[in-house]
Amino acid sequence: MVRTPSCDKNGVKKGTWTPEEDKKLVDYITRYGHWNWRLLPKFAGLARCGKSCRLRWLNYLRPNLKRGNYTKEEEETIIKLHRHMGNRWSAIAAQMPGRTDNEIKNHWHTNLKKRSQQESLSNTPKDQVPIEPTSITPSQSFNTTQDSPSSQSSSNITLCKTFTNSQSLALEDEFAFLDADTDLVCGNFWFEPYMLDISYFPPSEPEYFSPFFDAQLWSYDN
DNA sequence: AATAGGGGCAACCGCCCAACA
DNA sequence: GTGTTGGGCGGTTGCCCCTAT
Repeated sequence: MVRTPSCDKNGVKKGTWTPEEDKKLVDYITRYGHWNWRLLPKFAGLARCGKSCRLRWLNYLRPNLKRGNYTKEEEETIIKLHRHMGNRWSAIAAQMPGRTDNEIKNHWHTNLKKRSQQESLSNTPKDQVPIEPTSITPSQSFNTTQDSPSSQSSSNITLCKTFTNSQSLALEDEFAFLDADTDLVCGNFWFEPYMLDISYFPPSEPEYFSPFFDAQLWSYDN
């Protein structure tokens, strides 16, 4: 797929990444780490916004990513996790090493959504109204915008109540641990979707920090 | 052989939150 | 307490490919 390259009014390039851009980004992060996404493209010699660099790195360039077809097991896992979590793709991705939230989200919308709906319909008795898999999600237990899932302090309690009291939720399979271990649910599992990525943090050698100090000078100059 | 339409997926957009000054 | 900034996330868009007609 080749998306037509374009630039916005600030000269920031948009569209498909070229192999040259990928190489620049990989080379830079491998050497210096992603110490600041906003400034990184300037130092890496890329005419991209920081968000674009971050997305490209996280979804396609970072190591240990699985590419290609999903296994049957992976698809089953996605369906089950989605049944419990709803559209919390980052949390789902955190349970699937090597897969990214964007990739899982795409795969869901293109393949698994229909399948999941068909399965739920086929499993529904005739006199029962089918329930859309995403109709009950953890996020919907929050009352206001400040109670979004990532608003940890107040919403953890609500979320925990939702799950510890939700005996009606089907937790019959290997995901029963979600219900059994409330510390897990209230702690790292739900609200720390990504493990801390320190694999590309710059080593504590002075030379590797030079971009950081350069960045400070740069920001003072601008 | 031509082409219309849907599928697949990379990338962007906009919002939210936490950290910090 | 308030404003700013960077990072993270889910939703959506847009373009190419494939297939049916």
